Amino acid sequence: MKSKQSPSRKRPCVAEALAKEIFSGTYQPGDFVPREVDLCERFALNRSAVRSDLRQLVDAGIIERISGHGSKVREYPEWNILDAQVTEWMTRYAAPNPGVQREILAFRLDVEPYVAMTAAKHATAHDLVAIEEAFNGMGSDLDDTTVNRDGRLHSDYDIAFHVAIFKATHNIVWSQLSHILRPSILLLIETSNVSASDPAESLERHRSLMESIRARRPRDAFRASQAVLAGTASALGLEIPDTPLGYSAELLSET
Amino acid sequence: MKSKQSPSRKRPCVAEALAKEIFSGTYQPGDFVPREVDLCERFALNRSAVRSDLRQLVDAGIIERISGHGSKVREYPEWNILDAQVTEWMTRYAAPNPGVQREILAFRLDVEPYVAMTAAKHATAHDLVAIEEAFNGMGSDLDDTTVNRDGRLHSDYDIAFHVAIFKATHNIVWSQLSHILRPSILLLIETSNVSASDPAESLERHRSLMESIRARRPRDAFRASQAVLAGTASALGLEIPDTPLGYSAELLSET
DNA sequence: CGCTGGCATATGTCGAACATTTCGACAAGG
DNA sequence: CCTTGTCGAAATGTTCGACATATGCCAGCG
Repeated sequence: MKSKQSPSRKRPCVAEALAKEIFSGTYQPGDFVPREVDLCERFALNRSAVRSDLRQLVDAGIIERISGHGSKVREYPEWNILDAQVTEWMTRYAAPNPGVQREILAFRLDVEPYVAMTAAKHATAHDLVAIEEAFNGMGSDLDDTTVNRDGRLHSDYDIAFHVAIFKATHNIVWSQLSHILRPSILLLIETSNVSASDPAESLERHRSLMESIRARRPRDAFRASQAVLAGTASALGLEIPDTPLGYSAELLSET
Repeated sequence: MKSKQSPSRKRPCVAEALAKEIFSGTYQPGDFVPREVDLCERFALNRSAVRSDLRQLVDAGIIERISGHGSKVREYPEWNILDAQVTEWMTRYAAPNPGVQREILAFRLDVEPYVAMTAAKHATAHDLVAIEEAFNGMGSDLDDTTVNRDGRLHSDYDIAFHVAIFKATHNIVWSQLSHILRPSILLLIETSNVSASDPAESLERHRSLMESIRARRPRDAFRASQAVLAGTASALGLEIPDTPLGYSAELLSET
């Protein structure tokens, strides 16, 4: 017999549990999380395991360990939101503050048309397959239940669609950036109950984007991506303080 | 008396030492790094400390730990190059393969004009101070020795200049992205022995960019940033396979 | 021939002890 | 009264040794 009371579960992840509490506001920037010994007691783990998990939070820039004093939650701007694990937690446990989400959204509105453009230039047959599969998933989901059964399936396909386009750029930076955009994509989808706007219309915009990439027409892809973003954003009555459509619109019109 | 033979040095960082060997090619993707026990012996550390440091490499996506088998170096595309620590190592120990550096450079050429544009819209007085201080550092360095004494000082100011512009966007994503561009900036500066082109001319381009941001003229900042990048790139006879100047040039001309 | 069981190896976890750093309290001294 | 030095409590950092678990290999057996 082990000393652990529950031999079934693999191991409780202290990092995840703590991250959940931090993200939900139980511990805020400046606060100190419980001592290592207390965490050991809470999760029935050894200090080694606890410290190992805590290390992950340190690497993510979420907490700062002060020798002999404790572990302090760092300020939001210091969090490494470009870390895939951090954005994973973001998708699960809401954003720490809405401001971050809005900034990520603004970033998307700025760059995604470019990404679509680059994808149209570099996409291979393999990339197109991935894009098309995601698109078909979105379509079938809509066909099945007119809307979507639980929101999960459709959002998964939607995310896969956008991520596939990022990967089609064949640029490692863009590809990895797709991870951090997942919380934003998910937020948009969940907030704007897709049925709010016309689902078929949204699907048609996505199709147009896909076809532009397939036909290798960068400028069409650029505009199609703008349309997709604008459609989604307006569907939930969302407005970005400034640069509503990124710099692109301005550039296109002024010149 | 301690059990350690060298009480002077703080502690050897296994993660850093291993990263150096991995980045320099001693261990390549697919290879297995030495066992934990061997690493303990090599660095005269305990397994706990070694494992703690190894955890950092895992979080960075550089190695993958297979229980009961060993720690394997992951493929380059799986490395989390958006991690600040990874790019820090990149700047110190050259890139694992030139392809990654070129992709990062391509990314810069694509987005930096945008960043400059956004900075011109959102920069505060505080941001302008940071930009100006970096610029003055570049200038004084050139004035002092006509070129630069060791390349370190000038490159530091150059990096600070670009980073300050990223931060001036007041967008957390752009701000954090500035970290990953540091290796690229450093590479450009070091490769293109600044004296190769006209230093004064390069400085003038930077000044133009700074002034455009100060005057809050986004479109001028956009073009000034393009000029800076083009100047640096052409100075070292560097050519990017496609999209030499990003999508921007194409957009500006066609429309 | 294929499956299965055990064995070796290396990582994963555990527990206790000691070292080091930090902060705060308290007393001596200016 | 304020400053300063020292001590001690508290928490993190490090070390050691042992056991648990997962993986791969190979021999033995049906």
